[in-house]
Amino acid sequence: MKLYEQYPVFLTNSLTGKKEKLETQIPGFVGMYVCGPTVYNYVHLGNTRTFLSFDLIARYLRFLGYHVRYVRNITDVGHLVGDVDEGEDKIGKKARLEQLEPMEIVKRYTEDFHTVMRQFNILPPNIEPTATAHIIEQINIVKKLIDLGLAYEVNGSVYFDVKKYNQSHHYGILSGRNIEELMESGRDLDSQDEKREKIDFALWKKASPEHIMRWPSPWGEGFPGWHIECTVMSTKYLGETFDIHGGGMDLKFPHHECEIAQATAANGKPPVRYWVHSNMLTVNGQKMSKSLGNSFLPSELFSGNHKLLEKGYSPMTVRFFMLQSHYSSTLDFSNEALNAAEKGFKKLNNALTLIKSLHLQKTAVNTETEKVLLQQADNCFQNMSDDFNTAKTLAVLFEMASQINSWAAAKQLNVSEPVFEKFKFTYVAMMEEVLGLKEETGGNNELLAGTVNVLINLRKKARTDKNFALSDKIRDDLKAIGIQLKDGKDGEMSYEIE
RNA sequence: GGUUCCGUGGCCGAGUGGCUAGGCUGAGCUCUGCAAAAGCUCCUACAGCGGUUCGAAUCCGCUCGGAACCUCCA
Repeated sequence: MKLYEQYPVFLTNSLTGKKEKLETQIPGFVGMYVCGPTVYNYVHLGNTRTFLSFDLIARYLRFLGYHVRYVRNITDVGHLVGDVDEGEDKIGKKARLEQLEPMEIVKRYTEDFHTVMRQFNILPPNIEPTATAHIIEQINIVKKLIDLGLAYEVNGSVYFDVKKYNQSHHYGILSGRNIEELMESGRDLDSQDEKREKIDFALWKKASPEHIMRWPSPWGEGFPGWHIECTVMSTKYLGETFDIHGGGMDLKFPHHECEIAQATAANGKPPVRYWVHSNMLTVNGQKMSKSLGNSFLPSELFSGNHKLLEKGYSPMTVRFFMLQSHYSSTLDFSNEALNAAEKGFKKLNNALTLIKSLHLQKTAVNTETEKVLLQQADNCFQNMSDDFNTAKTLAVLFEMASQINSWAAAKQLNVSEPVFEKFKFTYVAMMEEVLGLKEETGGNNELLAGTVNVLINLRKKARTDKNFALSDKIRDDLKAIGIQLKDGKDGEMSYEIE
């Protein structure tokens, strides 16, 4: 029996608003697509949270035994800056500002993105396609939509006919809108021009003379519209209908709504079985975003070099911090919360280090304890399978950490070997493989360890001689440079680098 | 204005009808030469007002407060 059969996954489907059992199209296989970053700038912490959320989902599904194909794109064609403005594109704009080739911009920020992903221990997707590598496919689907009569060309640009699509389908199915309201609301656009209705969206845009990124097409030189790349790349690698489509909450409308419309129109069936949206990271209750000026970069967070930060925090501390809340809830950022997370993570991290090296003497087996431990191990899976509830899982891991500490203190094992092994396996696997919380050793190396051991031995001698002034000085001085000595019961000492 | 979501103890944050969330902080105890770490114990909340129910933080209604989306955004 596979783990995914033993612990079937339930996830909240944004399409229905309900928690549903994951029934994949092909048993044992999961196709998942997540909207990746637009690489026209450094990714900030808010962006990172989304990728972390889906990293977790991919990790857990794989852990359960699913064969996961995880596709996360890189948007290297700028989305349109305004709605129907001059056809300006973010990447092109930045490129002109900096006097660079667009692809130079793309490369720089793609590399930054990958670096950040690595720092947070976010695993790479199986396929990371770029929009610019799929121009032909995008043109083809636009052609197809025109042939189907659901798109129209005006002056070298092509738009999707939402009103027409809505006659046979529901545009707004995902975000709970109807097109009458959409057509009434919203601001009146200054250059309301070529589109038949303002809710129509661009599939292909004609490139203005100064527009740098451009490709030839049946409609002249231009570039793909905002939403079409995701439809093309997801269906190319995962099929016309695939299991999970993820992305940030802010992409639900219009981006994902448009994806559904395009794909459904082109292929005659809905593209996605389960839509999953991760919520925003907030600062003082407000969405972290570049335009609000309340965002910060991962590097600033690590170094503490930012006006909103009191100090720096390690990548795993930040990862832990984010895992303490559910992906579907907003998470508010604060120094206080980060400090709490730092301590909490340290506790779990210490237990992780400990359990890997525990040597315990067997004593009488306590069957009650065994029951509790097996229940804890089981709960980890139950919680994760319940819409990837990392917060609840962490709560169990804290209980498990207490158990580990107790064992270490007693040096005795009061459960049977198989129970211990299962417990240990679950704790280590949940921490490292599922939650991706890597052990942080704090710049440990052999030379340092040897040096500290010399000092530890000197201090042992001092303590035996009751020379507490000296032993305290050794401890205090080491503490001052960030090494905390801990005295064990039987005269042994350990240390921890802070 | 429209659509949707949220409001939990000092702080963060789980929780979808009855059972201790958990972390951080604070207090006490144990261990310790003193610390640190660890263990144990305590601080028992659910915006307000109504309603449904034997029973609601959890369901319904209203009020107040906050947020996201409706325009590029993870």
